[in-house]
Amino acid sequence: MRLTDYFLPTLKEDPAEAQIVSHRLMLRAGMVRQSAAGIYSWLPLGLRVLRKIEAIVREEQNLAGAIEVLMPTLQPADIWRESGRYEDYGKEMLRITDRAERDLLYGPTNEELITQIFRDSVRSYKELPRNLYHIQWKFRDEIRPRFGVMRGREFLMKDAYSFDIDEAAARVAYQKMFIAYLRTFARLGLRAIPVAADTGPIGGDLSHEFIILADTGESEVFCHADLLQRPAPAADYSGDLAAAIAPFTELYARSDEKHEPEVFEADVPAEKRVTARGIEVGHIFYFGQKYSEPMQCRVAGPDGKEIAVHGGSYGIGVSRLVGGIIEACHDDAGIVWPWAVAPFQIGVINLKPGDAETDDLSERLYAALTQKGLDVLYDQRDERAGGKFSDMDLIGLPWQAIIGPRGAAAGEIEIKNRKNGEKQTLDFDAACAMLAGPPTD
RNA sequence: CGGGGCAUGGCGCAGUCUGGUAGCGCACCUGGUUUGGGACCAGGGGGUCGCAAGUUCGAAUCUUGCUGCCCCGACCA
Repeated sequence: MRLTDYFLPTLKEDPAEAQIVSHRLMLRAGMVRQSAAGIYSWLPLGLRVLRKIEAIVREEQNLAGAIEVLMPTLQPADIWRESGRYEDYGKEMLRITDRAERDLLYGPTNEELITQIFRDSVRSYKELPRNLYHIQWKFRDEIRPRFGVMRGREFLMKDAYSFDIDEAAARVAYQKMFIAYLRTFARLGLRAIPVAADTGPIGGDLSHEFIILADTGESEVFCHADLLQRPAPAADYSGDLAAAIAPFTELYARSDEKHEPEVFEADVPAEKRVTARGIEVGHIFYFGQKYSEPMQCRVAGPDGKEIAVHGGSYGIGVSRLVGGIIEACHDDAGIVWPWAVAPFQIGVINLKPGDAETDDLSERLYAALTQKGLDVLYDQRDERAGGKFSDMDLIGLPWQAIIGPRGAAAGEIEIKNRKNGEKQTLDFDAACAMLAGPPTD
């Protein structure tokens, strides 16, 4: 993409309304614009990141055997009356009336809707297990939206819903999602810690929040240091699932609300105790027959008797992750994108548009990299060098390829690693090879 | 929802206390000089001062009401 043909409204100064670093950087980097409190428009650069995260989430869900659907943002109130949550949900639920005075709502979540779909279509235990997910916008009318897209009212979320014949089977569905989540966050370039979460009225050990570490995170996490080193499990969903997740559940890991200092000190040696701040980016839990009972979602079991199915739900805050990744990956100059979610992997900076040799080398590099299927942003604007460097640092592409008249005359390209700032000068072929993959370190 | 703050050109702000023809920096447009980390000179465009009512000869400024946004707290992917 040529920057001269793109839409990238960067800001030199910090907008007054943004306090938290990710919010400031998203506004300055031209990723989003606020429309109302907690409601954002996604500009091209931000949308690219959102889509990349979404794609990784989708791939890992599919690998784990979940099946994608797409439910609407607006739902009829009736099914929420069936589950009893229409009254319970309170003012967080945005309620809407259509022209025929029918009660609708902008969905804050989709348990009722998916349960309705499932119960109307599935009659036998032979069609279980199933896990259906979608990636859709939700709305929760938060009392106080803040932190940009991290605590918005409208947000993009992946939510999956599992259907099983009994608790033992539901546990398997839960473990699959547990693994998928570990893999998803690792691929996004994040360290996510699963912490035991409140299971509410159901009880049991089947609820975890996934927290990514960031200094500006909202919640405090207490965990064993070794948790931070463990690699995500392989995508082997027919193997021993319990064994695959054991490394992540056997060590102490709790958020501040469930933290017990005595247990922490007893279970974790002093040098292994980690206290950090984090952002909740995923939540999985088993809720049993909470919705299937009141909503009559039943299937015939092997003995012919009808059983209300056992359900679980599994959320990932896709739009929140955009902010969360920035919280975890930035420096004083701007964003530092992980390779997997960078809106473009490489920024080519032509320092002297109009100079024949500089133009020629820049164009050739841009064409060669694009040919390889890489996402390249080519800055050939007639701007000062300083402005281009600052913008490129701000938007945080992993590699910068800088081409000026002196280097161009010698056929040389300067490569800058955005993360550690290291620069090296390479010839054309070596530069192409280097830029084709993520920077090391 | 309780407490606090803000609203003046695209962005950041001054002016409000003490009423008198709306200003600064950046950005933008034109011309020129510049050109490896956010240049310089000259000229120029753009604002019913959040909305409404009131006080006054006169309101960005005083009064009342409303709306929007931000921050702190209790709640959430």
